[in-house]
Amino acid sequence: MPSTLGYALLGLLARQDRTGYQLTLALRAPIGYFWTASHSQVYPELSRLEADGLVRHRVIEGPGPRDTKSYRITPSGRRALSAWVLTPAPSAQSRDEFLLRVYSLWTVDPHQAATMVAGRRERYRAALGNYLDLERSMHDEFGDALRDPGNPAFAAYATLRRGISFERHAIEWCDWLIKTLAGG
Amino acid sequence: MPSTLGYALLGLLARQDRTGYQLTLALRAPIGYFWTASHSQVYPELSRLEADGLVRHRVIEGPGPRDTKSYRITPSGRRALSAWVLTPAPSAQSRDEFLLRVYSLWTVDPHQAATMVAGRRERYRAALGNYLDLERSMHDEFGDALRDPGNPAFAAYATLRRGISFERHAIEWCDWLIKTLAGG
DNA sequence: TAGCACATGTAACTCGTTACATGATTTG
DNA sequence: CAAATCATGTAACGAGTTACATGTGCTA
Repeated sequence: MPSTLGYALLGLLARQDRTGYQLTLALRAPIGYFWTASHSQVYPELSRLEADGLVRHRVIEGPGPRDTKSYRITPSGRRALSAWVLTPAPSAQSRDEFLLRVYSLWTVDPHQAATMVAGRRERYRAALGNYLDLERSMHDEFGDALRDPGNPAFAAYATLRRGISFERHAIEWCDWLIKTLAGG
Repeated sequence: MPSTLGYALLGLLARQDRTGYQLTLALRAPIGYFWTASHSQVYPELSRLEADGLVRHRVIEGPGPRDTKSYRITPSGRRALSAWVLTPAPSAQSRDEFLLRVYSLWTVDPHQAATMVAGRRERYRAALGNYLDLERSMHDEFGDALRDPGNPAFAAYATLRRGISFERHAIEWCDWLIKTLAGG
């Protein structure tokens, strides 16, 4: 049974073949919006998936010190992925260092607190802008396919919509907090 | 320099003295809504905080195999907490196993997918109900103090409002997703 | 009387990050 | 010519979870 990271990799390989390096890049964006991993985790996990018969690779001779390996999901891997998708996810124990700071915000000067929150708001705003750009390009590229439940683009679009909603309402909440800190 | 968990504990002790056990309970709720830890982490971390002079304890003789220790934050601990609050939080790398499943939702039957999403929606709805109850009781208990930036209840209320918004919009998104999966 | 709440601690293990290591090709 | 990108791997470390361990008092 693969780890969560294993299923993340299978989810990428179900769309197209990729090298470990390409998987690592995908784990920054778009997967990185809801699951992260560094390359040092990816290579051992690919070995484990291959040992379990869920992926296999073919070697492409490369110029560097090691060969490039292109990974492909097997029918068995595809079945394991679909079965996992329908299992209930453990309740996401959120770990938000920013909210932890907010919990102790009463211990600092309200004006400095407002400045700190405004900094965070800007981060949310930048992420939202990024997501909205992505949404526009997805609409242009895929059109009606975004409403087809069997299309990979639909699933990616669904996660994107969740991200857009998240950032938008985080910004609204920051605005409320800044206003309240200012006494009104 | 304390770990993030250390600051979570300081944030609780800045409000009132607590034992390791009481801190563990608080790390389920309300801190657990944005930061979790088990008791096996709490006790070593308290030792570290004490070694750094940020908390100290007094022993209350108890009936069990070990004494009960009541921890109090020191002036130095309080300063460390306030300084940390104003430092920028690292961008919350969200880890949401549910969204990871959604990314591969195109590989399964849309009807089964909708059932899975509906199950998740119910979880969000239950959490929202819980938060709304909490909001009502905070309004009853604290009233206008919830608008006073220097009051600990204000900071707790701010995090609660973020939680309420999060669950509410997660539900809205589930409704959109279920509708889209049904072809509508 | 069995189980739960109270109360604290250690040990083993897993997961994840950062740093170490190597080396060709492309770009500024 | 220096830095970034491509490309793969290991090692050391830290953070976090689960299991082990102990023992009292209360309640169903």
